[in-house]
Amino acid sequence: MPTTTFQQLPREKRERFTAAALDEFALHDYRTASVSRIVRAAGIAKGSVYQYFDGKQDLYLHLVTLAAERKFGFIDGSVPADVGGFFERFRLTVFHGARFDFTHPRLASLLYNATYEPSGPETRAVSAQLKAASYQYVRGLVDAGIRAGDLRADLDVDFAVFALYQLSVSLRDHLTERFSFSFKDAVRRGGGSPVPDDDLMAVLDDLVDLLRRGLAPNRPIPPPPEERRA
Amino acid sequence: MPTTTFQQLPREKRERFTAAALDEFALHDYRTASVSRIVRAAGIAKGSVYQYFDGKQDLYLHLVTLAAERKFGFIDGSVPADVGGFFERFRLTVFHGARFDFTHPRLASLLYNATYEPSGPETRAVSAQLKAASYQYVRGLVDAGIRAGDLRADLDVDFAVFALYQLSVSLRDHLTERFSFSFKDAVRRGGGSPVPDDDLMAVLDDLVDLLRRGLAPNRPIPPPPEERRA
Amino acid sequence: MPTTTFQQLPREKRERFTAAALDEFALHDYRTASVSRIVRAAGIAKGSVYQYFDGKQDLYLHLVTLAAERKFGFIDGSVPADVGGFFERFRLTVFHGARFDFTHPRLASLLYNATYEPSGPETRAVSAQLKAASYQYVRGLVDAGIRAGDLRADLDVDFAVFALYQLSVSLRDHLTERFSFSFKDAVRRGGGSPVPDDDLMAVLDDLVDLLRRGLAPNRPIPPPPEERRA
Amino acid sequence: MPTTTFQQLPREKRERFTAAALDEFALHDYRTASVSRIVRAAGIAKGSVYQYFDGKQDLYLHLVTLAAERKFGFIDGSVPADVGGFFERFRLTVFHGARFDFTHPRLASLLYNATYEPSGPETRAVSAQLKAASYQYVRGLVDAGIRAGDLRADLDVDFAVFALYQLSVSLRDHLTERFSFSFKDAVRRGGGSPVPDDDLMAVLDDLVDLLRRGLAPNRPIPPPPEERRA
DNA sequence: GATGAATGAGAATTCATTCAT
DNA sequence: AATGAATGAATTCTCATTCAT
Repeated sequence: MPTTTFQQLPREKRERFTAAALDEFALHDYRTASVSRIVRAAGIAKGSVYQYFDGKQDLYLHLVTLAAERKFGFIDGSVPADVGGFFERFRLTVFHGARFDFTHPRLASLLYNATYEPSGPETRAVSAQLKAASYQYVRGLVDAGIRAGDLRADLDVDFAVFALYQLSVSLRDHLTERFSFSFKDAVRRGGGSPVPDDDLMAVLDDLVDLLRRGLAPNRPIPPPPEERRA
Repeated sequence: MPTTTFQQLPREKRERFTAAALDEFALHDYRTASVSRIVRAAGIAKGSVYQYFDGKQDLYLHLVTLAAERKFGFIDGSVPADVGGFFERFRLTVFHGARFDFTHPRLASLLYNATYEPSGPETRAVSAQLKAASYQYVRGLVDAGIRAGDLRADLDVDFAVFALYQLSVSLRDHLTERFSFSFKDAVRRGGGSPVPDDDLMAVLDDLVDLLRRGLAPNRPIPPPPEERRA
Repeated sequence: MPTTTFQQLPREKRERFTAAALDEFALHDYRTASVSRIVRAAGIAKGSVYQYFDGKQDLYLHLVTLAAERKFGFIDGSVPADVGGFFERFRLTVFHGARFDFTHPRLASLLYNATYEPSGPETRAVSAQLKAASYQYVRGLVDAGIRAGDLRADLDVDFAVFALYQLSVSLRDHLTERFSFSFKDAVRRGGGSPVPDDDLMAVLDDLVDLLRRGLAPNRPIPPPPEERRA
Repeated sequence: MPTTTFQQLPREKRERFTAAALDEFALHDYRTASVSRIVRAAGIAKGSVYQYFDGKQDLYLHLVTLAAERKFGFIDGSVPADVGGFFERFRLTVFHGARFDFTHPRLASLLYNATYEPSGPETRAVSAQLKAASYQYVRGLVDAGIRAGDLRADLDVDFAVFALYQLSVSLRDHLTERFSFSFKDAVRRGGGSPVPDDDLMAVLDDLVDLLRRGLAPNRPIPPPPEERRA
């Protein structure tokens, strides 16, 4: 956690530092990220980092938390509270999540790195926490979806949460490839040309279609589970 | 590629070295893996590594290739050639893949690390190749599935391949959590207690159910009972 | 180039390091010189070298540049500007160069090593630059000498420059042998007993005599070129 | 010195090895030359080198000796015994030496490397021996030249020998540059396009002219035309 | 509070030489 | 006599962290 020293820093300096640190962890994984590069880019003394944070690990935790809060906040602020259906809610959540990613490539890249960070002793906690938060978020959606009858009541909730989470997260890979969008390039250039909403929504249609067919209650169709194991 | 020196090594020594190297790359990502630790564990001279391989990178490539071949070979040998339906084929593929993982935690862990390795100049090629091979495999299944009418003809194939690949790969996370199985612990202990086939199959039922509903044609519907485990 | 860190080092430490590094490169060629030995001798941490310089190569460049500047500076400061004749100017240049060598065996040895350094990728540039600077210096003298009529107008300038340069540079070998002076011993002992000026000048008389007869305009004598090939 | 094992080797194998070793030391200085590369190129076992020679150092001594004998032998065989005048003899010596170099770039490059080899404990002896042989050769010429009255009787013989030796040896640099001839390229290609005799002789004219003016007695002066190329 | 030089354990890699087969 | 795998000390270089100023 940032020290009070950091919090009391002049806004400009604090932001300059944060920007440099975000850049670094957006472009490099934890091990490869260099404290030296950060201080060089931020124009501050190396020792200062250790007056602001407990060390590299602590700084990393702060940045990941920051990025997650921003992204979740953005999504929460963008998905209208009265959108009721599970699938529509999910679609909008992922849609605004993706829009956030494209318009905030630095934060998105950082979160992506954190998600897939090889779990050494230094990063395990952060990754786990990040994943836990996301899982909890999805689980909330699923629970509500079941209650509302949008999802089959007999779903294995853990499995459903897993599938929804993984597809949402890894969707970035699919989008990246499909639209030839490079997050790292976008970071280096300080922003990229986001994918048009329509194109993005088309992919989301595929995703939601898969999930709706897969997870919604039967009407009236598909294979009754009891037949399958008969 | 291993030198002939390595290939001609006495079986025992070669395996001792390979075991130590697999251990190292199963427990650490590329950057963190240490050649020094490997030679210490294998009880050989440091210089020998460079008589066997071109360097750390080459050793890594060899190990990943080895693991991938073993896993794909195991799957190919376990899934009967005459299993025709897409979903059943997919289920068995993932099932035997997971069984392989549980019984070969070292190789599984290595492959997992390689899949999510942060893409630096040294590992990019290996990761990309690994991913490409998997994608191609899945794409083959999907193409056949569409031709056979097991999958809807109007599917966005790229999207379907993406979803199938990601869910298969990340299924490991789900299994890990659900069955409290730690691959790294299993590696450290030299083997773990695999998940019972029935429990594993139960999860696969969830997965295949999702996919079948999501990707199969609407009518005449469902998998004839005899297809399953026939 | 040295970093500002190095430039801002306390004089004593900077000189201690420089001395150790000069010693090392005076006693060993580039390949054989060891950064580890330098830090051991200077009593600093290994990492510090890389805070001061970009690496071994950069350190080497710095030292050679330093030595060359010192030597050229010394010569420039010792040869009176109003010495007009080519041969006298040349004599004094070589004389003071040799005096510099004898009184600064460490720098002299370093420059000598650099001059004859086997041209690998790391040292090629430095050696070439050093040679180019010397050649240019000599060429300047020769051009002026021709304009002043001290040298024959029909000289092959390239050849003359070559001969003057090589004899000046290799004169060190001759002096070394004639006066049983070992530069390396002098370096190891931290200074040697220089050759008396008179003895040194006697050798220079021989050199200048050879060159004067060989390169000065005919008076009235020697063999007209057209006779020779007749 | 080569062991009897080496001497008794089948001609073809012995020559294959020698060729590979010459190549290596022609293209690299002592330190950089690699025993491994030699055995790879020669297609023999590494251990064999140590049955043929005492080690790298001994092998090096053998090769330098070999090259020197070939070059001196070539010169001796090419300069007619009855060429009497000092300068003509010197000219022819250097001329045939240079021709040897251009037509035997491998041996020439090796000798050149040996001449300028940084004097570490391993190479010092070889370099010194090579230099001593050349000096002795030149000294013989000079002594005879003085006796014959071709050189001034009051010459400082040591100095004269030095000057003649250094200019002869370093002439290679001048030729290299003037004719854009790269010995290493010639070695790599297995032979180069030698410089035409006339062009070579033109440079030698400059050299001999300098020396004749510089070292010959003043009267009656010049080389009787019949001496030249008689 | 800011500074930034110092630290030093650890990384990957090299290569002449040895010696059991 | 030939082999070629094994050796291991030595190399250059990295970088998060500390602490005296």
